[in-house]
Amino acid sequence: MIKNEQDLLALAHQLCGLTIAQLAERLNEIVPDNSLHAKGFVGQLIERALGANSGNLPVADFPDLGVELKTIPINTKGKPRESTYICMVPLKAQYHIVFEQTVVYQKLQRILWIPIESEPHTQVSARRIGQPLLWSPNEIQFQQLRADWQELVDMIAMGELEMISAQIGEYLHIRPKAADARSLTKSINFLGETTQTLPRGFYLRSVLTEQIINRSQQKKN
DNA sequence: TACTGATCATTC
DNA sequence: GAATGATCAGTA
Repeated sequence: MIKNEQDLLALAHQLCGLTIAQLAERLNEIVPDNSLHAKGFVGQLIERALGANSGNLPVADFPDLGVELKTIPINTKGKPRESTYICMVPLKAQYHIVFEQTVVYQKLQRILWIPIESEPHTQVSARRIGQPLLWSPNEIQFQQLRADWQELVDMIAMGELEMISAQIGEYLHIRPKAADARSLTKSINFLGETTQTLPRGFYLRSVLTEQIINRSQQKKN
């Protein structure tokens, strides 16, 4: 059982350098051959290895520590290959929402990043676990994240959800998060009426996650 | 080739 | 359906 951040980070360090095949073998898991059908597999494997057990509840992976676990695919140059999903976007417009009381804020407070070294379409089993990194947003990052969040939430509150594209937001943006483009969830339209729309998620852009990952590399020198 | 919209697996 | 874990892949 993990008691504090130091224990968690130490455990994560023990995974560093392992391939997914090696970690899966330790945990008696079968690695999917096809990466198309393996989305989420690596993240769930790392969760098991580190003892995260908050399931699919909208809370941090380690509730007692307030730490969120994120694997992030990085290429050979150390650049993130994908954006990072954070949580669902509340689509029932509420006025006077406070950033500090939101799920997205809670998840962004403290993140244990586990880089996964891989190129597009490399065998899942061959992907390698990198140096873990505990991160909290610095002042500049925090202000920008809050500004992005405020802009997006304001649009939703104004009933402008359908005008939100993934291009809005410097660090944090909104994209579809669903089984497919036909998925529907309740939302509030511009007249304040309840309607149905595509579920959306908050994602971190790689321009931010690259900063985060590279800062840790600088510390090592 | 990076980005944005779409999609895949699993659990409850 | 709604949340988690994400990556895929067409196009700008």
